[in-house]
Amino acid sequence: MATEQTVMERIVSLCKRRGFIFQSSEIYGGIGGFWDYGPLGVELKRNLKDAWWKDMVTGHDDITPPEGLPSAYSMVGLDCSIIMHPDVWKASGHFDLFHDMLVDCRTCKARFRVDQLPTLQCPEKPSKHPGEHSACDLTEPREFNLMFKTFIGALHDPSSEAYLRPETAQGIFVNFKNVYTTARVKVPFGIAQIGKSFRNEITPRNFTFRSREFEQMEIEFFCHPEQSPVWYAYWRDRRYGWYVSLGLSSDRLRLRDHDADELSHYSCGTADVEYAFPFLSEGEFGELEGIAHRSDFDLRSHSEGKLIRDGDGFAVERDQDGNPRHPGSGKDLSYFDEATQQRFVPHVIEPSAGADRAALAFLCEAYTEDTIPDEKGVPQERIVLKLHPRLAPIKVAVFPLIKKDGMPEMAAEIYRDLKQRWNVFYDLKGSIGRRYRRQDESGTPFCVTVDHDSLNDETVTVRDRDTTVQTRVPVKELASHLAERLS
RNA sequence: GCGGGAGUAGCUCAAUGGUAGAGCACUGGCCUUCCAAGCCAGCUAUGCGGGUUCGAUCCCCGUCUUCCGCUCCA
Repeated sequence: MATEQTVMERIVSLCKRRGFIFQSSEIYGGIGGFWDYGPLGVELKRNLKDAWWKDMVTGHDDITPPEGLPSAYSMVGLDCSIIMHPDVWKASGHFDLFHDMLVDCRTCKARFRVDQLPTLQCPEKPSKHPGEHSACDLTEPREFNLMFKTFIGALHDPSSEAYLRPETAQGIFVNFKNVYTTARVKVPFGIAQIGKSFRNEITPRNFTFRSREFEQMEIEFFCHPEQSPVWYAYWRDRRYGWYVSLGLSSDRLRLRDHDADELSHYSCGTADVEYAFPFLSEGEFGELEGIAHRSDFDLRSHSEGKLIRDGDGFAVERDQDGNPRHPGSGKDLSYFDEATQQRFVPHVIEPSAGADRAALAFLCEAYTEDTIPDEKGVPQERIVLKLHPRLAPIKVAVFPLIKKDGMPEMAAEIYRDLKQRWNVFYDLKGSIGRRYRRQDESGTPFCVTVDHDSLNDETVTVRDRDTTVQTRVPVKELASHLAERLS
């Protein structure tokens, strides 16, 4: 029963076939929610992260104010540990939100929090609580924890429990003071971090979109409370523009502001950069990045203790004895502005991106099936990844037209020369057309071919991936020619 | 977590209660002055575990993975 493959299935198949993405532990039957990046995939993802780091951190101009904004700002980086003090996750709110005792009803398929049972209604008999109706068939309470638990030290007892971070952000907040007291930065400034995070997703699904181990690219941007709205708007637009600049320019990308009832417990404003992935239904979008206005929630939580919403602001959550439910560090995380002689707790704008989701979106966007004429002029189908040159795993492929008459030697020399600047691939096997098509599937922007003319006049052809148009270029000018077209 | 479908070669598929086949890909060779060409040769598979059976890839049970829907979702 041959059913037509969906676009997504063809993309997944290409990812496997060409070595972009493999299922983790595949030879043992696979493991749900975990994925490996193959030789091409690792280059793609690395290029993506490098582009982000360069555009956000090392390439950032610390001395020129962005147009229309109150000041210039600094950007610095951080790389913190995946396992942190367990109290970090209590103060941040993750412990409470990610950790529940739940029961399922086998009859009505509903799921309930054990601590809320006395206040909840049975879906089938609203006059009773779940479990009290005769048809109810509840499971035993089960621990439900979205954080990966582990143990510090070889002795496994409750006092040694710790968690793999569910987000990289908290490592930035707890290092806020370290950074601003050592890096000579003044508010406003941002701290960037790229790293792995872990969540025990209930339903890992849709290829790498919802994975249990994933990589985040996060910025925590600290600013004066009164300036936070303009900075929020700035980051929101800038981050959207970043995806556009790398090729997600189609109508499949959008920037969407959250409704008030959609906001997370900490947020007083959030926008998502979303992409219409092929695995979603028509009109649906999946989140690539969230840009959140987190106010002073995080710094205050790590100072005073876990906060809860209190009117328009936040207050420390307290137990029945009046003590903080989850105490913070007790350290003062406020900032003193020398220029204005003002002390305040900075507000935070958080652009939080998923590296794996971005890589997947760029792959989906780049995946193209078109037709090009063969040697007889008959249109032939081909698959081509139209990746932005910055993201392409291989920048240039070098071929001898045929593997004799000195062409391989000349091509190899060109390869060795270009290799010093870019990731360049050399291939002399098979027909030239087949080699072009192979590179099309890998997303290589340019193929350089040494032919018979090359041997006489020291020129080569440069073939464009997207148009298949060939340009004859002197070998002497090849590197600068490619540099210009790759930028 | 629930319900349903699926799992055979790198990919896409076929077949069968009696030991698995194709196309493409891949490797080597010949040939070839530019878009998956031709010829020759070669490599590669029944997710895992158990059961029924003389014999299981096929039937049954379990499990894992995956897809769809629901549920859930910082």
